[in-house]
Amino acid sequence: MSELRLEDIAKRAGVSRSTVSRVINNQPNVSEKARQRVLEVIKLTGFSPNAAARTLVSQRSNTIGLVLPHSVSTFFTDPYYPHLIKGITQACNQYDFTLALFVAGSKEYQEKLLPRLSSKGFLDGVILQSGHQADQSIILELSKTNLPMLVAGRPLYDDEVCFIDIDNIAASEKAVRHLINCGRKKIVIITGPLTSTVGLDRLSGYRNAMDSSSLKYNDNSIIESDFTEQGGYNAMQKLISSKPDAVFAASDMMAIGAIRFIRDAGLNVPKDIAVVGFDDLPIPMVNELQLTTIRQPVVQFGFKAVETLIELIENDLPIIKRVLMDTELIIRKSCGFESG
Amino acid sequence: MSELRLEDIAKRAGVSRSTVSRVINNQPNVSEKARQRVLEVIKLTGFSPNAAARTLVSQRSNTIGLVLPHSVSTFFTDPYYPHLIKGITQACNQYDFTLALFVAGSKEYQEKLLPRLSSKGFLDGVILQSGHQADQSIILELSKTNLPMLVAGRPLYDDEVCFIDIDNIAASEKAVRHLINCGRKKIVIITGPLTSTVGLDRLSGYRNAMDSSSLKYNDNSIIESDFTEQGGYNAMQKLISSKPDAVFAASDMMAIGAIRFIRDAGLNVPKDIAVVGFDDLPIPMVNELQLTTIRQPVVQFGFKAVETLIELIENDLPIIKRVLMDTELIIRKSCGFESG
DNA sequence: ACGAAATCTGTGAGCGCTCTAAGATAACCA
DNA sequence: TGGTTATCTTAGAGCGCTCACAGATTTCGT
Repeated sequence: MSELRLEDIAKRAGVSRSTVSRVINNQPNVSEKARQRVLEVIKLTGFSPNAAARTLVSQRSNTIGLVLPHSVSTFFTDPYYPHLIKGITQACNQYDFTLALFVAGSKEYQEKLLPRLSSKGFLDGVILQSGHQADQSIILELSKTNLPMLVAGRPLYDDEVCFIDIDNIAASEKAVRHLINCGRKKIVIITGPLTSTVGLDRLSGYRNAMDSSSLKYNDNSIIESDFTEQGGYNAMQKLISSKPDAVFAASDMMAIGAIRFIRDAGLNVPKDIAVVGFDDLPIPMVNELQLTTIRQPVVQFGFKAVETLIELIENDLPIIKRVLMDTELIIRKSCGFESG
Repeated sequence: MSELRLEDIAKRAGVSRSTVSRVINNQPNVSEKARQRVLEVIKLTGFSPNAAARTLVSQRSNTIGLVLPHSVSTFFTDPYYPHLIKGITQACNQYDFTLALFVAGSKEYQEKLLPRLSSKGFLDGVILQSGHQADQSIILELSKTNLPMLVAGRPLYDDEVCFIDIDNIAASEKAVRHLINCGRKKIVIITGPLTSTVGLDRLSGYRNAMDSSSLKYNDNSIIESDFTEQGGYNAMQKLISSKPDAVFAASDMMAIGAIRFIRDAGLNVPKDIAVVGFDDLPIPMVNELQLTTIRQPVVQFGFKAVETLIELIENDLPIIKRVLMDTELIIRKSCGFESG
């Protein structure tokens, strides 16, 4: 069907182009009679207006981009991203936006991406998943284009850019404080990469909690790792010498690895060493191990990111927006907490 | 920057609009001098042409859609999809296409999707991930719009639609035949949902292999399951009564579940029961268990899907294309195969 | 040196829509 | 019934680009 234009519908309905346009866009100043006639013809012909023409004249495409820079190499393994996308698509559906997905598989491709992203008349705005120092340049380049942009995750240098993040500092503070409340004193941490704000912030939270309870920790209490299971295992191996009674892992995968090592070492979780993770993504293991963890509202995060970006788009003058989302401590058994 | 139009670049470079257009589109008939001057101005101003205007006049958006219908409820948990998307985005990058992602979170939203997908001037074509009977209607509706469409996965009724799939029948035939070659005789199968072609085809392959070796099987040799680990566990529980010496699970997750049950039952893999799975996605467990399995080329599959769709797009008259991709048997230990 | 062929450049139309401003019609009150 | 307002409709311009075609310039053979 449809090599149809507005003009054709107009002719068939015996009205003019603009009347049809008004009907399609739900605008007033159309008589009920005309509206009905037009709607009928539209239904009959299965007409739907040309998106490019609309975009051209209205300067709005109702499309937003999600950019996963090269630093996000875990896209293909980490269940975080599908959930993020779930939230984003849900919001797009609700607000009648379309999502364009850009996965920068390599550094070179990332270069090629920029003109495409910033070419007018294609995207109304962009969500850039980041929080890694490697993405500094792409953030900068994109800011220069005046394209509304929201960074999902806190950028390392966050002046002038809008971002949405979960409150990682408060979250890990909450996690560590919980261990303290459970009576643990020698608490160590397995951090994520300290080249990313996620890694840094979760460490800050640990420090805050320890400091405010006057608990001691030193360089041997902190091992940097990489969010993987094996990384957690290896980190725990290093941490064990300081004889901790609790470990806070900055991701569930690392917590799982840590638990594996603790057990391999013949110790008991939580009796000898309490464990708290971070994420609470639906990995079967998390449930099986009864892991106490911080629940990230990933889906809601994606949703809120879109809502925030839309605000940015609809505001004519550029504004700086920062959103921090709360997390929830999910208490299971690995922290050794006994209620009552 | 850039409220810039072609016209402005032309003025600054001292040439006309069309010359600039020619330069941008790498067309001939531009003197080297003019070309250099234009390129310089473009670089200087950071100009990039308006995508909507281009699309409007050229009737090409260089954007394709990936539609995940509601039936794909496992999008958020199955590592298959990220890998599929990887292949798709790689191809999009290579061929200078952009990917628009449509995830139908609900049946109702799926309705709302159709006009958006089929509106002219937005998508050049669509890849619909399917193979489930529930998607029959959306496939039909989309075909009607004349939008080039490729189904990724074999549709249940496949007349008139283009599709790309892996050769599931040949693959599972190969898997089962391998078990036969290993000397197994009482081979049972855990299938996927028989409402999908994946489920049906992998069962067909099993039958083919069994029949051609004149091995017996009956209703008790075949249990329908749902591709999940727990589903595999439950299915194996039912199958155990027929005292099989091998089981072919139509997915790795189910194979893992089956192995868990077999061990719970005090039996040994592969000594008592050999196991072959299907997928070979990089799930840590697959390696740990040394699972013999069929490797799906998921990334290449996504890549090839895009290439095929582009062919469809570039062919003026509609053609029917069918692509079947080969798989590879990955022999590890769970099948009890001893070489030499 | 001059015309023909080859190469380059610019003009104008038009892709299909939205939106403004002006014109037509209907509704209303005195 | 006539004039005024409120409601509806339409014509026209223009969003920023591509492409066909005509016009200008260069190249080349003789």
